[in-house]
Amino acid sequence: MIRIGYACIHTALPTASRTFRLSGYSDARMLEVARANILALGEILRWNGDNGITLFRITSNLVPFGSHPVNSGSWKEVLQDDFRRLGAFVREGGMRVSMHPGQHTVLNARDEGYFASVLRDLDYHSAVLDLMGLDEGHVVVVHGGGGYGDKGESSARLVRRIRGLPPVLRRRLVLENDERVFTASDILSLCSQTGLPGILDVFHHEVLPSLEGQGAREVTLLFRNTWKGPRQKIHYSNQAPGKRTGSHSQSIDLRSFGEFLESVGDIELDIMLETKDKQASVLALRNAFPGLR
DNA sequence: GGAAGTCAAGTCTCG
DNA sequence: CGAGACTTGACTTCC
Repeated sequence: MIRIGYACIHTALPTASRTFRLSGYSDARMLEVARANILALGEILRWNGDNGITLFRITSNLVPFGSHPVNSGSWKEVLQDDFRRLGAFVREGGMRVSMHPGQHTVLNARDEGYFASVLRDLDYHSAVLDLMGLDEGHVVVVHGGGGYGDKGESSARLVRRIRGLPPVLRRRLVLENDERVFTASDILSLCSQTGLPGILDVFHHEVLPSLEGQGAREVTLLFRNTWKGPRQKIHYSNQAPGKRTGSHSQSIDLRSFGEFLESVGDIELDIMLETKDKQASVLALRNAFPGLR
């Protein structure tokens, strides 16, 4: 069975990414916006449930400045009941959610001081899912980080950093190949060195190929081996025609997705779609390929 | 109300 | 060498 889902935003519902400028920060405002975002997220998840969609990525903007030093962290206490209710809804609906820290979460950052901020960011993302009472199948997805002109050294530093993480930050962590530095092959190696599961991003893998001679099915199966417990998860998107390489398209191309499905359709997979039109692509694909959940 | 400029953080590529 | 891309636009100012 293959499940598909979408990331962060429902294009027809209020956003769960409300924020404000750092210059206007107060704890009260942070709590107010976070509460509104949680409500909006609940509405999105409800809509998902009503429409049979059980896979979703939660925006990193849920709690404004959630990992910034200016934030007291009071949201973990004050909003714990809101998070718990949200998590109960996810569990009862058989849903799977994830988070994906942004470009600033560079696990192999050279600067130790900066790495401290990376740890805060991991703590924030993990805490959201922890407060929701969700198990480690609800993952936090990160890229390998920078290459710094020496991928061997950068990889070694990444492995050291991951091994040194407190278990509470490592338990949900999964690694994903990117389109510039860490190939699918690199990620497989990093996974075997760290024990973390790996997410194959099919589009990134097309932009920055590796494992030559192996087709989509073989590569997907290689990544499958990294998933010891939770269901395997991958990312799928298409190039936006006419835009620069790596830009996500408006919607999923039925033809290319169909070909991909042709090769992996019998594998147990959760596929996160990354498109501009969000939930619309999920509905369109489920319509075009009735076997999809 | 709408357009334009700005927003916590890093790294890399393209024009 | 600055803009754009990335998990994602959203907020603020100005007219």
